[in-house]
Amino acid sequence: MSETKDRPYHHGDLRRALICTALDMLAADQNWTFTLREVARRTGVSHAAPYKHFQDREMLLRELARIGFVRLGEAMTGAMSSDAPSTRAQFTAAAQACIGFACHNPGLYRLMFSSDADKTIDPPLHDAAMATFGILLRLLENGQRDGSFRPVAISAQAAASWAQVHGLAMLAISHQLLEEKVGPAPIPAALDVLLDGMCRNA
Amino acid sequence: MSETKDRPYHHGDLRRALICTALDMLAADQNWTFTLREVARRTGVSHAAPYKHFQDREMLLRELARIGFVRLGEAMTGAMSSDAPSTRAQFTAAAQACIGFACHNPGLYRLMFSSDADKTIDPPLHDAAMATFGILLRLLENGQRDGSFRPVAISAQAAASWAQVHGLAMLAISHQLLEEKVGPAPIPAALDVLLDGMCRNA
DNA sequence: TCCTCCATGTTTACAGGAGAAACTTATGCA
DNA sequence: TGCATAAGTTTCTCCTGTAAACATGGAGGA
Repeated sequence: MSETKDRPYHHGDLRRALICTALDMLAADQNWTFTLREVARRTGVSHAAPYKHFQDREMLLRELARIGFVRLGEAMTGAMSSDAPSTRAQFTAAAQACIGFACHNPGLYRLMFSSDADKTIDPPLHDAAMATFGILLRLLENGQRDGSFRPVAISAQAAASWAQVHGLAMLAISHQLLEEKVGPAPIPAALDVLLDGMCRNA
Repeated sequence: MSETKDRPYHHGDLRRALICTALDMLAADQNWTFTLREVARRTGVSHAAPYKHFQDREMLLRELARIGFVRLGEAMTGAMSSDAPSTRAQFTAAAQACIGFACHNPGLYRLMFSSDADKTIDPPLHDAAMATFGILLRLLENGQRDGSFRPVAISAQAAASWAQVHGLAMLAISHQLLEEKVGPAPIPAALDVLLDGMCRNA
């Protein structure tokens, strides 16, 4: 136990450290069955320490989900900022960024949309989710303004594209987009089918 | 303990009884955090009895998911069989049946697509999921054959519509289709946007 | 008819986990 | 300087999953 000397009684930034450990474990086994005690153990603190920062296990999960939405938003914004030739191309880039994020962080993505990440009882989480949804909404508004998207009720296009992207992401990480069923490149193909219905020059 | 007299030592059909109890609990609190002990308790049997029928807790969950896929398939088939005027209308009916099923069985639906229902290690579950997917596929084939759907690669349309329907279902049961964001009737609206991209007479 | 096998139950046991309560440490501030 | 308090730790209780050993009773053969 030589490390007892190294570590001061107070961790300094335990909250952040716990989150990092939990994110690592989430990434490692792609689910959030990890126990709070294991998180504490790996972070090198007692099993009761986390309760000083998170009311219970679910509150930690919701914080992870919130971070997930923030990162997803960054990924989508980053993909869009690349100089795309058209709004349609920008849409495709954002959608693929979202699906890519899900594929690289399947556990986190699943958590974000699971019932363990209950947005109705966690305003910061709700806000983060809505902010990410806002990115999509603004994209559609741009598309309608510049005339590349059909002037349908924007809410219909929003629901359709959000569902499409989210559905593709979920199916992808569930390994249900098997080539035998949906062809070799289902994601761009599916997005094109949707965009044919949303864009003017179909 | 007067009931000790009533109940014979051997239950008779414990496997089915456990499944019913578990389905009830899943429906009641919309998640599958229930414990195997609680299921046994409510079924009126010792906490170790379930292990005679299910290797572990996850195997019971996968069986529930399998049943879910069967019932979902029945719901979709039932909705389609109603004399719809067109393949497009039939598609809408099946899609809404799927989303309706999800909304009426949110816990079960979530379980079906969760990582706890791992289809790669459970052939019966995998088969049930694929059979349900097959319903959609045959519908698209019909649509292309009768000329109402565009003659695009069927796998692209399959991926698009599967993702769309699944995405709408997931968002709906996550209460993320708020009127302020996606309008008053997002589901038919979103389906129409997709169908505009899939059908000939857009 | 009776006996034995075995699927299906039960009881007991154990290693963990969630979370509460009481206790300890060190730190910032009056 | 000294205390209030945030942030750790220890200890405790109740619960879970699951294994192992034991009990029961129904079906099939002597």
